[in-house]
Amino acid sequence: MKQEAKRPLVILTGPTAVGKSALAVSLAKEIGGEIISADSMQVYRHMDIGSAKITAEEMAGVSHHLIDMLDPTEEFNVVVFQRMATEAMKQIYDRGHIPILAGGTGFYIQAVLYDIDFTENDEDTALRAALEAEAARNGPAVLYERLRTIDPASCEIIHANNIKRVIRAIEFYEKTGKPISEHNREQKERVSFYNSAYFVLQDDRDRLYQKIEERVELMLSQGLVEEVRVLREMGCTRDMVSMQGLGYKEILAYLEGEITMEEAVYRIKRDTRHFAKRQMTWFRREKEVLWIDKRDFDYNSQLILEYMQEILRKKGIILH
RNA sequence: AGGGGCAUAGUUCAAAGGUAGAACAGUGGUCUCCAAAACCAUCGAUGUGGGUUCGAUUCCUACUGCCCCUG
Repeated sequence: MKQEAKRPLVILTGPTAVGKSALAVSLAKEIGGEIISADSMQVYRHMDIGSAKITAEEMAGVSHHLIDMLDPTEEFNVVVFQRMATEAMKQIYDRGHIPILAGGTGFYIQAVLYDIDFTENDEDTALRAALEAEAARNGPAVLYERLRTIDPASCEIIHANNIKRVIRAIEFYEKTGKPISEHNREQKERVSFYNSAYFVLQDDRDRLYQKIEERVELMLSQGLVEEVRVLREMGCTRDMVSMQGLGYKEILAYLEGEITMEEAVYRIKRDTRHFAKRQMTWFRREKEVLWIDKRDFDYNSQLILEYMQEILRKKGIILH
């Protein structure tokens, strides 16, 4: 079958704070894998505490990619991620190893797994800024009506208030002369050309929220405020992609005297819970995911590892 | 203990003698170039017992709980 021609790819994801990183390292050791971080914040240097970045010791000798690749002042988005991840995978295959995509950004995982085509048009920063200004001035409805004239199908899908996506749809049309709804329909047809196993780690909701709470407290005691203070002195501002990260935007608002520390902590915890919830919604929708509920394994990571390997064997991703 | 005040959704607050609103939380969802972002939808309440009234969550009353003052 063509199955043999497909390259192996292991995905390990799940909501934030569920315990992905440690499990990924254990799995990598078992199967001779290298880890590619699918995380929009850990790519940035100098952002260690707030991004819960894995430490050198925790890596335990396993190669990690896409960590500490950019300065916080640099742009990062799906397209950049896709390019960097694909490049890293090529190297990993050359070494005869198995890539393990580990991280919580479902959109990024999708971009790699299905090799979504973003390339036929480039982002147009000037146009985006102009449209954003227009929306701010005249309200979102004006942009929405404009979209209706060029791409009514997108109006069926995108809500008028979702300015970001309305702008993207208009931009796409302006750049390519084609409605984005059509492009997206084509991209949805895509079949992955990897022989993949898409693991989603899961846990009891209350327990997860509890761990988020604890993790935020830990970050604070580890010096999150100081980390953000340094970033601010380096010239990081809130409009940067890196500074939209959970923990960063709130502490920045605190340092600028906008909110109290108490409020900042409250928001970090709340928004992290919201984030975890959205992640789960995303994975539920993703097809062919293999759920791993920690409760079903009595929180025994050895059992989880054995289960994952059994699946990888069945899929022919590992031999033994 | 005496005097006063307050009891409305998980929380903070509205309103009203005739269908009890909101924000936040919670829950579900959308997502194909800002995705740790942006956006949508939805569940949910008048402390307990009497009385007045056609009708009380609202007025009266007792109880319970909380807060303040005095001692």
